[in-house]
Amino acid sequence: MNRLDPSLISGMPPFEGIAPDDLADMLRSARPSRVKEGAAIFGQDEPAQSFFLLLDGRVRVVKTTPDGQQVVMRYIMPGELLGIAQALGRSTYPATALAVMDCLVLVWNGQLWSEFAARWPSFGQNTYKTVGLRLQDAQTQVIEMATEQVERRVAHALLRLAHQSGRKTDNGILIDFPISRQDIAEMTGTTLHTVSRLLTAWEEKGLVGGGRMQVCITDPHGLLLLADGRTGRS
Amino acid sequence: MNRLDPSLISGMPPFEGIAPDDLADMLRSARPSRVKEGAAIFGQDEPAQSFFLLLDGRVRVVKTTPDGQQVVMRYIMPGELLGIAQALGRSTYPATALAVMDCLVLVWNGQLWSEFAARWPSFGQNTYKTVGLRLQDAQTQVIEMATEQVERRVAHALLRLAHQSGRKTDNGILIDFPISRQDIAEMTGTTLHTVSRLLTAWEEKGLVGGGRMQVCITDPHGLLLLADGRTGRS
DNA sequence: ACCCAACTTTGCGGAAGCACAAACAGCGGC
DNA sequence: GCCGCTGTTTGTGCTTCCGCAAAGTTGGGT
Repeated sequence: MNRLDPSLISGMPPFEGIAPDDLADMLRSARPSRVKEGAAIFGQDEPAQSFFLLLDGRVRVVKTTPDGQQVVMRYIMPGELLGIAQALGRSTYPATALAVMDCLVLVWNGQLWSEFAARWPSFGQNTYKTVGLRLQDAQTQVIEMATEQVERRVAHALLRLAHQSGRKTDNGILIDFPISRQDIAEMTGTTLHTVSRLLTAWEEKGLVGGGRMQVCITDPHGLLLLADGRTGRS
Repeated sequence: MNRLDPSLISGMPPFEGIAPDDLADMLRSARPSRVKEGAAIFGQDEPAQSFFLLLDGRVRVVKTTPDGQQVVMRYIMPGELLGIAQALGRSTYPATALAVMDCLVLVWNGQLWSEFAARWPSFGQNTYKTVGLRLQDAQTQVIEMATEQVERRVAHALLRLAHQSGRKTDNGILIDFPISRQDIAEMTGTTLHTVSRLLTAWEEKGLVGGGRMQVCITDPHGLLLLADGRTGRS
């Protein structure tokens, strides 16, 4: 049988405040799984049989509308839970989770969630706190979409990504996983064309750099000014 | 001392599955309060000292951006909790709650929330379920804002309002509380001008009727077709 | 080394909806 | 019954951003 070490997950927010022995207990019912780049961890509207912890890699959570349009709801970083539909009393996944790069996840049977929450209250509380945070995020996004125009929305999205997953380099903060203009467009409710135009314009101003499936923010402060609209119309 | 009868709240979703004696217990620590039309129940960024149950009336939950723009996040109907910031570990209210008409609310001290949740698990679960539902609502709203154009968004908003608070009349489904074009605009991320134009256009098509601070959906089915875009571009 | 697929850039026209502006009702207060 | 406030209608440019189209680029697979 596969032995997993408690130290694997001991530092991670969802498991804050849980004793190593208990962590070992939880790990005994977990199954590690590798997910290839581009593969789905779960799909929208499928029955929610499992919940997951991302150990390594990056996951994109996408919703698809009835007429086929896609919206990127969020990116998941290592240490975050995903597929916690059962925590909210749902029986199907509300979205699709795609591995943006090769990922390592832990998988638990969905029925275990309520068991875990009952046995280790802090686990339940941590989860609900994340749900609360995600609610805030979603509301922030609604407000942005309602009040800001495209340029600022894209700027905000990039800054958020940099904050979540930025790696400092000589040229600035590099967003640490492959991301296309199309992806950015789907995060901000615009088209890849508009995103492309914006990025090239910003590149000329020295705000960002980039390349294929890659974005690097060379002047975070300048971009922040743009995002918060304290910049006179070009 | 003020005696409140358990039957006041016994049918309401947040208190599902709780024994009448326990309801009486909960009510002993509640304080009823009348709120005049237009008055605030709580304000954005104020310390979250209390949570509330709406017994009667309608409440509009509004977020204001740093530059003064407002977005209507949701309308609260009787039987719903509001101001449950503490359930999510927040110390301040994330939005402002305004009485759209004269309201009657119950007020509890915020610290009681965790006590209630601990003592009556189903109360906690019910709350978290609502939080989950609100997260879904918010995500749906994000998707609408990202993918649909104004006309459909407004149509969806009206249908949602009618569903929440519609009263059947001879002329159709009347939205059962005063609401201005400005309010609808702030729900859908547009301007009151555009909303006004849309409503008059729809009135000519016989889809809606209305008046000052009032909207009535005369042809719900037609409006639904419009909302779901199964209507050839005019 | 080549080819192919996926990603990106760029141009041009057009449409949706916003900003600005001004006139018009309905309703409560005095 | 009149006044004024608040909400609504309607008109006219005009900006922003999308849709369509086509060409250019990059990297991976064989």
